[in-house]
Amino acid sequence: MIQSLKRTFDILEYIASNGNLVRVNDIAQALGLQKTTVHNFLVSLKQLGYVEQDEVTPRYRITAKINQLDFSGIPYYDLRNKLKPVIERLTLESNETSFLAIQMGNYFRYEWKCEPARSLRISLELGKEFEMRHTAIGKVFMAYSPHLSNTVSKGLSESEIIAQNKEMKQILERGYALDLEEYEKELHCVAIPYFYKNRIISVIGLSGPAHRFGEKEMQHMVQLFKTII
Amino acid sequence: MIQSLKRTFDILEYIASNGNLVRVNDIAQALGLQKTTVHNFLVSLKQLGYVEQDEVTPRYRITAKINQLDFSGIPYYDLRNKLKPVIERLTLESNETSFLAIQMGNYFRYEWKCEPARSLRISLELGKEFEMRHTAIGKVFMAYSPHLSNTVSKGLSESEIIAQNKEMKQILERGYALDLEEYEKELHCVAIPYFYKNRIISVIGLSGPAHRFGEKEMQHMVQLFKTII
DNA sequence: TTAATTAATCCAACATCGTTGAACAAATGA
DNA sequence: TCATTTGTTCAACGATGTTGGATTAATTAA
Repeated sequence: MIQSLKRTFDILEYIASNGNLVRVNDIAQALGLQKTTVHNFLVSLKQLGYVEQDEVTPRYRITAKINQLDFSGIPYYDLRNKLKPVIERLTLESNETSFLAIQMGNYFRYEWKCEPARSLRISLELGKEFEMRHTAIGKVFMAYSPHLSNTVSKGLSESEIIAQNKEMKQILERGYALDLEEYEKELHCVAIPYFYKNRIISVIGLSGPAHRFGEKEMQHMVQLFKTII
Repeated sequence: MIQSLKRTFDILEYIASNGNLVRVNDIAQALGLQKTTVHNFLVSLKQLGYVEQDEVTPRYRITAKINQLDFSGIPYYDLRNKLKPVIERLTLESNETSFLAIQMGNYFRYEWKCEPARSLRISLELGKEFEMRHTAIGKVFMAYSPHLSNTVSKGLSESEIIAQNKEMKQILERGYALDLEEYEKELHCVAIPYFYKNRIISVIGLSGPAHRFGEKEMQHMVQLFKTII
C-alpha cells in the first residue's frame, strides 16, 4: 500500500464526510497526522485542482474536478440491455450486421452484435480487440477524445496526422464516421457515438458489403438511429 | 507537489479519459512510468476500492466509490437562493428567527438567517462558528453523521455518550432535533435536515424564546417545512 | 500440443521524496 | 495591547516508493 496514496484518500474522505469545508488541524487530528503533512497534501491537491480554499475562512473543500473520475451512474452493465433493442432495430431495417462497441484504452471491443438472416453478412468476433485506426467505430472514439486521438497519432507522418485531424473534425460536424473499404476490401461501415451525461460511453456500428451498403443506406441508418435513441 | 499524489491522479485521469477499462502497459506508456510502478499504484487503489479489475481481461476500471468524494451538482452556491424563500416562509408563519446552517468539519456556521419584525427575537451572527453539542442544529448534523458524532463524543464520559447516542437515535426517528434551553436559558430551537441526493447538505433551524416558542409550535413548523420543501 | 511472445507480477538494493519539529507569520480573542 | 490559537515555511533526516531484472502467467502462433 502506497502510503501517500492512502493518505490522499483519507484526507479527501475526511473532507467529504465532514461537510466539505474543513480545517487543516481537524484533518490532522482525526487522521493522526502532522498539520504540516496534511498541509502539504492539500497544497498538492490544490495545485491539481481537486481541492480549493474557502474565500472567507482558511478551509478546504473538494472541487467539482473529481467529477471527471466519477463513472457511477453510468449504466455499463445495463448497456447491453439498453442498446440491444436499438441494434436489433437497426439490423431489422438495414438487413446488415450492427455492433455495440466500448473503448478499452487504445483499443475497442464489441460487446454485442446483431446479424441479419441472410447468407452474405458481416460477422466479427465479440470480445476481441480492434485497433482504433481504419475503423469507423475507432474513428468515432478518437474524434470525441483528443487524448486518444493524440496517442494513436504517435508514429504517424506529418501528412497522415493532418489528414486524420481533418477527418476527426468532419466526424464531429456530422456526428458519425464512415469506413469505406478502409479496414477491408468490399467492407463498408458506419459508426455513431452513444452519449450518457455528455460522455461517450459506447459506439454503435453497422457493417455491410460495399456493393449493397453504400453511403446513402448508411446515412439513412444514421437518421433512423437518431430518431429511436 | 507530492509525487505519488500527482501520479495517483494521473493514473485515474488516464483511466477515466480512456474508456474506464485500460491496461497497465497503456497507462505506463502514456505517463512515462514503469509498468511495475503503475501496477503498485493500481494495487493500492484496488485495496482502497477505488479501482477494480475486469472479470474477463486484466484491465482496470474506476469504481463507484469515487462518487462519495464528488460534490459536483450539489448547489452549494445556490443554497441561499434556494432555501431563502423557505426560511422566509418559516419566519413569516412562526414569527421567530430562522437559520440556514452548513457543516464545517466539527463546527457549523450560519450562512443565512431571517428575523421576524418584533422586538424580542433571537439574533445570532452569520459566519461565526458554533460547536455541535448542545445546539439543535449541531445535533442534527451529528445524528446523520456517525463519524462526526464519534468525533464530538471524544472526551465525554460513558454515561454522556450513552445519552447522546440515545438522542441521536431519536432525532433520526423523528427527523428533527430540539434544543430546549440546553444551549442557553430561555432559548428554544428546532432543527431539520435538508438533503440533496441522500446527502445532508444543510440544516434549517428555528429559534425563539422558550415561553412563547414551545414544543407544540416547533412541531408545527416541522410539519410546515415538510410540506413546502 | 508445444514453442514463442507478450503481459503481469514479484523482489531487493538504491535513492528519492515526504515527514518531522521548530520557528515564523497571521488571525483571532481577551 | 498582549496572549492564544491556527496556518505556513524551512531544512535535515529517514522512511518508502522506484527501478531493472527475474519469475510467472496468459496469449498467440506454429
